[in-house]
Amino acid sequence: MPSRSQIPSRASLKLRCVIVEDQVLFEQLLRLTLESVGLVDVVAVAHTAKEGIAAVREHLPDLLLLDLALPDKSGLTVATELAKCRPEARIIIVSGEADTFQCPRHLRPHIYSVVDKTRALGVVLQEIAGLRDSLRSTETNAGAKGINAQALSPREIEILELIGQGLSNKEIAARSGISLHTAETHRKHIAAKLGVSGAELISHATIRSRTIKLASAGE
Amino acid sequence: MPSRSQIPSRASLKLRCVIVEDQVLFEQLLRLTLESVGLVDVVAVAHTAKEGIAAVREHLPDLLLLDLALPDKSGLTVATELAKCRPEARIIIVSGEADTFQCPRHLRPHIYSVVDKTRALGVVLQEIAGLRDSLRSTETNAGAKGINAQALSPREIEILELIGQGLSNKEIAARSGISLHTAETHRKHIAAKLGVSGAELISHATIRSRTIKLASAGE
DNA sequence: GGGCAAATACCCACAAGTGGGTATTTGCGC
DNA sequence: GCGCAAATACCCACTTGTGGGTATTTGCCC
Repeated sequence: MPSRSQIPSRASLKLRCVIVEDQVLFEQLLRLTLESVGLVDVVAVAHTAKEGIAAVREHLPDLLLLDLALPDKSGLTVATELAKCRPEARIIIVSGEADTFQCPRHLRPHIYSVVDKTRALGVVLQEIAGLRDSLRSTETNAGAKGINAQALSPREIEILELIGQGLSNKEIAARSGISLHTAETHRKHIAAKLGVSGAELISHATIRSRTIKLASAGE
Repeated sequence: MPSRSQIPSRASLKLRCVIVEDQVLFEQLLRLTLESVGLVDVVAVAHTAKEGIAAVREHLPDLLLLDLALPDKSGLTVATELAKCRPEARIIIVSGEADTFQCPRHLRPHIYSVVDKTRALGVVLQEIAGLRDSLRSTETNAGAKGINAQALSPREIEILELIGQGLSNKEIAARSGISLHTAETHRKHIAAKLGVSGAELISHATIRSRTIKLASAGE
């Protein structure tokens, strides 16, 4: 699917993200989950500071997810590089020793937040969502109101939740106290807004609801 | 659908699994991914050795995924406990310092494998799949041939892959050079074998194909 | 060479979702 | 109070998947 990369960074719903993390297993799990949930597009991963700097230079991501403890140099070198070549990007540090982390002054403005690995997934998801929203709002004032094609209404989110549980329109109608017709309409609207079609909608919803459930349970 | 929980441990396709890992974020990511892929049922998680021992005692899992570096005591204490109260269970150690790990002799028989966190996800999935198969084969000789209701044939795995890409039966038929009828039949068989129904099948397949793709790419 | 699972193909009736509409009511903001 | 988005509801024709079958061919194991 090369179509994804056509979308310019700002207009896209997803943040273009680079992950720098020496533990491959952790990196892959994080990547799978973040991409499944649809918050980010992981455009590159790196397992050393050196690779990380190269990746940042090449991809100029919106977001850098950064582990500090890397085998060659400190993760801060990667952060510094991103600050240099794409200063408007933001960094979320995901580290095993986040508690003792002292942020150098010159990086302060570029660091969006610091998350310890002992924190729950929900925290990470929230930070990323928060960052996305803040980037969106500062950059979208030109494009204005047309872009909200993607934002689901509260009711639609409820319905999406039920879809994710594998319920049919009929069951959703019963569960929500609405008519079958309304359930169908909601489903159509949601599919349209998310830019996916029917079958894919179910997968989206399933993954979303699973992840959200686990993530929000642990807060 | 409460039918899932009725299935007893041995006959089930999934290993009952306890995860002991102090980094909550890692634990949650691992859990999400393993459950999504359908290899295991995570029956409990623990973030300290103390919790881990309690969890093992209470749930007597088939599989223990264990990190060695825990904040209170070594993960080996949890391993020892499982060896005591469910000796036929197996342990996979998932650790940041697996390379320097020396396994005490008395635990040898209970440790199925040791995976470093710098290894790829694919390695972990393979180890678990391998363990599942070996447990299955030693325990299923009584039940004999009827049980293979769950094993997908090679062709069915191919089809499942396509389903995971969101293709309709018609598209699958075209892609695989078979008739629409055959595609439908395969889909029915797969759904039956996996014990899920239609809609859920798509989610299963999507998650599976995504994870497998990433996992097998990095080997 | 008999048995068996896998892969193929077909049939039918029914259920469900798709994609295209239209329409009403409610509530918020300017 | 006008405009607008959200939520509700309905219609229709069409496609797709579901669940129940049956049947043939191939190839492997004993």
